[in-house]
Amino acid sequence: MGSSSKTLPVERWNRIREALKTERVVRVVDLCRRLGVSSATLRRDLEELEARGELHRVHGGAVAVDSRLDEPVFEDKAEMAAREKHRIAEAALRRIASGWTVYLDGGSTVLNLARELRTRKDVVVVTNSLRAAMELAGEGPRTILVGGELRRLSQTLVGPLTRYVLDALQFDIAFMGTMGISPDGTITTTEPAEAFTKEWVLGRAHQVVLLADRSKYGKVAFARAGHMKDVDVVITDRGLSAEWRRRLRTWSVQLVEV
Amino acid sequence: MGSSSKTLPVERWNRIREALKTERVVRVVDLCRRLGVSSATLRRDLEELEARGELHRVHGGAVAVDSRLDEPVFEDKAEMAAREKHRIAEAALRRIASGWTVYLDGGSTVLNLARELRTRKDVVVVTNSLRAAMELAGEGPRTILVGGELRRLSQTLVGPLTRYVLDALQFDIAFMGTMGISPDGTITTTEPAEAFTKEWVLGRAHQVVLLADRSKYGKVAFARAGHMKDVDVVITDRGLSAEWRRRLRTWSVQLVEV
DNA sequence: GCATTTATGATTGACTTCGATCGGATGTGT
DNA sequence: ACACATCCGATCGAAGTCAATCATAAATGC
Repeated sequence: MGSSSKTLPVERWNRIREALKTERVVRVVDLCRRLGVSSATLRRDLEELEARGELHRVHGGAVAVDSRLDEPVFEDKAEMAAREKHRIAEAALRRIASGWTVYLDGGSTVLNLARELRTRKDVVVVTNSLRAAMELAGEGPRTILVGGELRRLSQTLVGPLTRYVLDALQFDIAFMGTMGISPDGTITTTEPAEAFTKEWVLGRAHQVVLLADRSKYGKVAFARAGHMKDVDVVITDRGLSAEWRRRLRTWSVQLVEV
Repeated sequence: MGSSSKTLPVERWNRIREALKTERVVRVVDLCRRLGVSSATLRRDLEELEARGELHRVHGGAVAVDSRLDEPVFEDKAEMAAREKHRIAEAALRRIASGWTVYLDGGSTVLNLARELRTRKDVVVVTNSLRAAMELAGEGPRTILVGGELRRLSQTLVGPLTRYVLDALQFDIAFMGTMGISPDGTITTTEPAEAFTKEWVLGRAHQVVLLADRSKYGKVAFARAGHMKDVDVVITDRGLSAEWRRRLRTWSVQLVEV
């Protein structure tokens, strides 16, 4: 009625297309309020647009047809965290001198470092991570996998055999990941067997570097994997609180922010 | 009906995909908290995604399906006599008793056996083959990877560290592959380091089973990996000459034709 | 003007999703 | 080999969502 408030269907469709383009996923209830129409109308619209192949309907809403994982929005979000990890990995890479023996722990942050290391043929890599080994399986530096029992969830090698092998090795530098760093400096992870392996590595490396993005500070997981006093360097993305900086100083840990 | 706090299944699925993509492995309990849903819901999601072939469920979580399990040279070889190798693997599987410790050598023939072993949870598998380990990484029996240096071409672990680990282990049965069996009974392979590892395993297994299709008889590769006198059983596809049967008898090797 | 067409909103019963619970299966540690 | 902890899958009730039907209102055609 009147002149201004009434909108044509085609106009509404364009607004739906727009929302779908930027948000990739839309909810019926949401769009109802935003467009000021009833759910029935909106459903009819979505039905129409689906028939034209412009979107795909799902329970509770609709998704863009080309919402493959590699599409912009998701890539942005995933890439955002990935870029942090990438920068941390790059900083880690710069700390490795030629000819060194490098230990790589399991964990997604360290996995990025493994990928970076493919260009460094001048070092020797030792790891208990099957995923890291797979990264380096195609090309890269000499790679040694420690032995041990395969832990399915983490895809790492742990257990007594791992310790037995680690006892025969030592490292110039070890890069470790963690699930959490508690305020008292305890490094924790979810898997006891893995925690034990981590702690054992700490004692066999000349220099220990912990790779931990912001989200790890204050988090506490189940099993103790060592203490920050055994760590020499922490590489973190920016934005660490003054409180945590103070704590790191207390534990004589060098902080590297990227 | 709240406002926008409710999330669509698709959104959650995408977050799961995202986590799986960056972390390769996810835990049910972890994802529950991160996504703010019950374990039941998450299980349903994982079930759904597994049905679509987007991931693989394991006890306690899920792992990404590894699409790049295909190495050019290797896969070609595997494809050549695929059916023969499959039949050989099946025959090999039947020789494994419950509770045994099984060693799997590198090589495409043995890799088929690893695949078959995914259904056998009643044994322990030890291997120096990264590919075999990857085969068993998703589900299967307890798996132990020996340590050692990663040899890129064959994707196996070899070298002094491997021998060091093998010294601490012994096996009820060992399944070995080979590049060739010479008329005088020498088992050969192309890579000395690998040959050395093979020969070392022969001495640590109660029973040695050689998996060798027809094409291996009479072939001679560079490095000696042992002698047929150390082998207890050979599993081969049909069509072995009388001459070779006679030789196998000489070396006291039991011949199994499939 | 009156009937027809089109767009929209409300109602209702069926369906889907979700979370809690429980018995049973699966690993884990001693 | 045993006991213990954890994890799994099935079931059920509650809540949200869907699709179909009917009613209303504006636009169109005669």
